[in-house]
Amino acid sequence: MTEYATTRIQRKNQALIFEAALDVFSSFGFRGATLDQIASTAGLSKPNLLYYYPSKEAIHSAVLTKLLHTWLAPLREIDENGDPIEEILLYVINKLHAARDLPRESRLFANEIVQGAPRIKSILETDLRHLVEDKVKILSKWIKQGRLAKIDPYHLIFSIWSLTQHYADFDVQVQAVTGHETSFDEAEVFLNHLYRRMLAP
Amino acid sequence: MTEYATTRIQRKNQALIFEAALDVFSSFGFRGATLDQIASTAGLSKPNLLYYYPSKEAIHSAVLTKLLHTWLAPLREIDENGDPIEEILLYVINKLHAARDLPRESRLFANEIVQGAPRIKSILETDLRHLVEDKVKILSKWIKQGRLAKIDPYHLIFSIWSLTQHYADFDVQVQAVTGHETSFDEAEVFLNHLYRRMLAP
DNA sequence: AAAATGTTTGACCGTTTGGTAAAATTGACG
DNA sequence: CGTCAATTTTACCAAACGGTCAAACATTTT
Repeated sequence: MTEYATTRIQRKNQALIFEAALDVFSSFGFRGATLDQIASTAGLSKPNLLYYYPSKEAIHSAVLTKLLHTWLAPLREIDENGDPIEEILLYVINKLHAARDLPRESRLFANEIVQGAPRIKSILETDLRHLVEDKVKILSKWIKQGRLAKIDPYHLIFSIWSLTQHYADFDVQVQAVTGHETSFDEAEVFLNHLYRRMLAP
Repeated sequence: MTEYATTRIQRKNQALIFEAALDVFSSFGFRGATLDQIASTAGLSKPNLLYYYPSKEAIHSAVLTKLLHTWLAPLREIDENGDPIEEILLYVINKLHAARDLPRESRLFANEIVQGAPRIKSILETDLRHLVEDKVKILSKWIKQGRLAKIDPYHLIFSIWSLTQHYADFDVQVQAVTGHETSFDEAEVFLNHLYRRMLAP
């Protein structure tokens, strides 16, 4: 740990810790998670955990920052030169698949944001805000060109976030109400209908 | 406390505790909230808190069960004999106003559900499920009559929950991205457009 | 005003929490 | 194989946690 290179053991344990931290933080939030829980999930002792990260905050911060990039990737892919409705629908479906395949990541951010995002607020106000501004410009242009219905582009993006992440963040509720495992195929059909109808000029 | 009647002081303090508990639990979730925090927010000492409620669990449970009824009220109002699209839009707007006026209630449930709803799962599986089943029947009938677009009624209800509560639960994110206070008027215009377009037969 | 009941408090308890220190162990490498 | 660095463990700490108790204080009732 005193040198810059990472050893075989370091890589293995950091991966274990990362997985465990994602598991525990996404299930219980920052304050609800405990180091003992993360340590035992990772199969390590607590002091061993703290050999790799200086504090609970540091683990949480490492997980959040590493995943933020992955989490925002689908939005980056909206292409100015593509067909407006198909580009947006691709984004919707990508986000829905992310909710299905990466529910822990979704809940990690949901937990953080619903409690006021004390640890990532500054990133939301800079990186995320700039990215959204970028995409809003594209959407606005499409609307002005008459290729999309006249809607508020910010709220369009919010709607995609909420409708897709709902299936990850509130999955317990969805399952409790329907009585069976969440059908992402049904959700896809529904969202396809919704956005095609709403976005048509 | 030994008799069934409630005194003036009991009513006052129970109201103080309720407000404080709603504040703290909705901000930090169950495990993140502390009795000291609730007590000091209520302006009481911790032992005094525990004079009125036997435990932290009991306070949380009291707040949740008391608010669940309020929280589900708008859904109950969907009227079989009204106009389908107007009935649904009324529900959407009522939920949006609830997100604006009762964000603590929204976040209280969001916190609970995103962490697996360990304390209200059984209610979701019975009361909420039955209520939704009821309304789904009405929606299905409307669809069969050709008065609504052919969509999955369960996902329609989920969409309303997620789109409206998003403005309460993820308000920090909305504000971080837009750079200003959340405009519920803009949201109302957007949702009005969305649901009219989507629901038209 | 006295008695009985209802309310509040300070002092305390055992457990869990995030985190530390130093010794013991393991691994890398000439 | 020996040495040095990297890793892991044992034992521990102070603070925060949920909760208890008995005494003190208020209020209502008679």
